[in-house]
Amino acid sequence: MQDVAHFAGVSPATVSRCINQPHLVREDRRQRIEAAIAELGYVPHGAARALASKRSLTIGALFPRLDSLLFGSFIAPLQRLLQAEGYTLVVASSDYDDATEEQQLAALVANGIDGLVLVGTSHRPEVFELLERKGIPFALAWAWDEDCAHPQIGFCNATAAGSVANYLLDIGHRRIAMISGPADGNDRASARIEGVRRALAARGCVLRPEDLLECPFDLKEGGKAFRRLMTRDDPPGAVLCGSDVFAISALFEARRLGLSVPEDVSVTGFDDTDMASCVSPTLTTLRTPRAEMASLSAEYLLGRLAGKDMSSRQLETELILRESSAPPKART
Amino acid sequence: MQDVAHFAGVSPATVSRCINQPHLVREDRRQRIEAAIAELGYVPHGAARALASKRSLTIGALFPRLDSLLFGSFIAPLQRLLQAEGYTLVVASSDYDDATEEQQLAALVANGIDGLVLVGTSHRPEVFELLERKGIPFALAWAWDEDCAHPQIGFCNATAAGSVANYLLDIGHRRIAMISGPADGNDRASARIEGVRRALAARGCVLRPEDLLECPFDLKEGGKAFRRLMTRDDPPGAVLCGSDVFAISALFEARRLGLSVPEDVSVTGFDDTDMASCVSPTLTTLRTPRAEMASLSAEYLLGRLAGKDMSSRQLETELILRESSAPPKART
DNA sequence: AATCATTCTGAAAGCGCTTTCATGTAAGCA
DNA sequence: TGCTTACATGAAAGCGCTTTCAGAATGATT
Repeated sequence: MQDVAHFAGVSPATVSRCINQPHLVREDRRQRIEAAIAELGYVPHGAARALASKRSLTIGALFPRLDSLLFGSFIAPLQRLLQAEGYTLVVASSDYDDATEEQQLAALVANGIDGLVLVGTSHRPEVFELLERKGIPFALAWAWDEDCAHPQIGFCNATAAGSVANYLLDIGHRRIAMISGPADGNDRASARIEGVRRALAARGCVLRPEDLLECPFDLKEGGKAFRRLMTRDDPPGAVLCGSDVFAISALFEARRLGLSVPEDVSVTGFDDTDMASCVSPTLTTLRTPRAEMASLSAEYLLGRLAGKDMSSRQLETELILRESSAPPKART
Repeated sequence: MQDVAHFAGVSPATVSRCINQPHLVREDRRQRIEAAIAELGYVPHGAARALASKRSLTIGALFPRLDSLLFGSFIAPLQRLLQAEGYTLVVASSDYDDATEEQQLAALVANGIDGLVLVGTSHRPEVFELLERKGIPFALAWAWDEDCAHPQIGFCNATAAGSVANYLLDIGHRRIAMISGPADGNDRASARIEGVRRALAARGCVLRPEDLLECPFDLKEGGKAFRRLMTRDDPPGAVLCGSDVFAISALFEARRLGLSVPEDVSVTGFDDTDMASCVSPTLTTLRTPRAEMASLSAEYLLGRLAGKDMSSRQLETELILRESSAPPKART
């Protein structure tokens, strides 16, 4: 910056202003400075800026995992939006582990994030304490829980999953099984299970314990779970999956088992990932508003950083009917 | 840090040493300081550290896209390895656009990365200039080009794609079509095409212009391309896909077209993503060593940052034979 | 032309840490 | 015991920038 200032014949202070608040710098000087920056290939030193200004222009996103199909449809638009406002997005993952999450958060805070997107409502109290102590605004995406006092940008997982269950009930299914992600410590997964359970109960059905399989978010595991469900003496007529990943692997496994979907068994997904409309049969699934969550999360954080009061946002989900679900076969 | 120092009854210098080079601090004090850090919930200020030490403990990864199936299998292990050494990984994406890449690189450099992973060999000269001027070590992953003077951690895309073509030729195919990603400005895609072309030529076959389709890396587009190939009067007997994404969408599209794979047409993928072994039929594909590239890239950068001389690494790929390929049907 | 309001600019302090450097203190040896 | 050597510590200088603050330049108004 010294170099640039010297080259342009101004003081470092003016160069700084030219970069951060160009309207405060007279037109002719601004041009000289910009030319100098281009000429010298000057790239500002982010750490020094952050130290001096107490803003890093960096937003963090702390996700359970980075390698899921959901990543792109949330992170990519989030990144795009933040970048347009001059912010950089830094992502980290907790691997569905509380201790890792806390540690990664510390790393993010140490790196000086100005704001943070977390997923879901269940986090260690230390997480919220640190964020509040440091005055870092944050939003909980993917979640909507009336009892949660923190800002949320999401949808009600219980209602959403319940709506899938209701649909299956509506078309005549009574025996519905569910493949869920590990519910322990995962508020989204457990809310979805709860939503299904309640929807079934409201119609006089139950989610039998042996019909609820929890397995890691993994194609292989999803396939195995589906196989376990369908190779029993008394297989369910519909399998409601807590994630498109499970549903897709179920479709493949069904093919291997010689089962037709939806004739022999209905399969539904959750999220409406790109794959859902591409597989054959196409997948009945519940669309979660990921791009919208990304844009509202960005809006929320940028608003907070601009000093505005911002509020939580509840979003709607949509049931997408496709080929993988149908009324049950008539009893033989 | 002042607080911590005061609380522990030592100087800030000692606290700093305790964090960065604990062996220089006497045992009893170290414990007092660590207790103080825990008690006060102190999180070091990364920007200040970076400014003072000229190291940010941050490594950047600049990828064409973040939402691909490949993301997890490279980025996740890379992140894990770097984190184990105290480094944070920052990812950015160029959207397959040179200008965006340059801009994202500037942002990464401004944010103070200590090292960088890029993908492929073809980048604007400004990219390399900036990195060299700033003395930032970098590695080009996914690439192996004898003519490229920059450090590479990858495999030969031409050879790899050629080996798929050779396999198809070996089992009797003569008419091989290819679905590739956009080759323009993408050295991996164009090398793969070239590899296939050469392999065919070596056996007296040609890749007909109308049999080479370039389309965006997208499930929908891949399906369309496959449909276009197969609904012609004279469809190919094998479709060699430049990415598992294309191959998977081809499998689905085949099903919609009423074609059986591999009986009516062989389909091969590229990368061996998780999906490849999960789809039905399972996918014959070329395994790219993503985890290994991640670990060698980390090793390379950490070595360079430790002042060591490091060299490029060429990795092997492996052809994975599965159900989606078979000898061509006898001519009717 | 003189005054005042307004717009711009530069000097300088300091953001929170690391890292020399000089000093002090303990251990090792004759 | 006196000397050297190794180790441990604190004071203080800065890392490259932003931002106050005071003052200079410009423009508007009488």
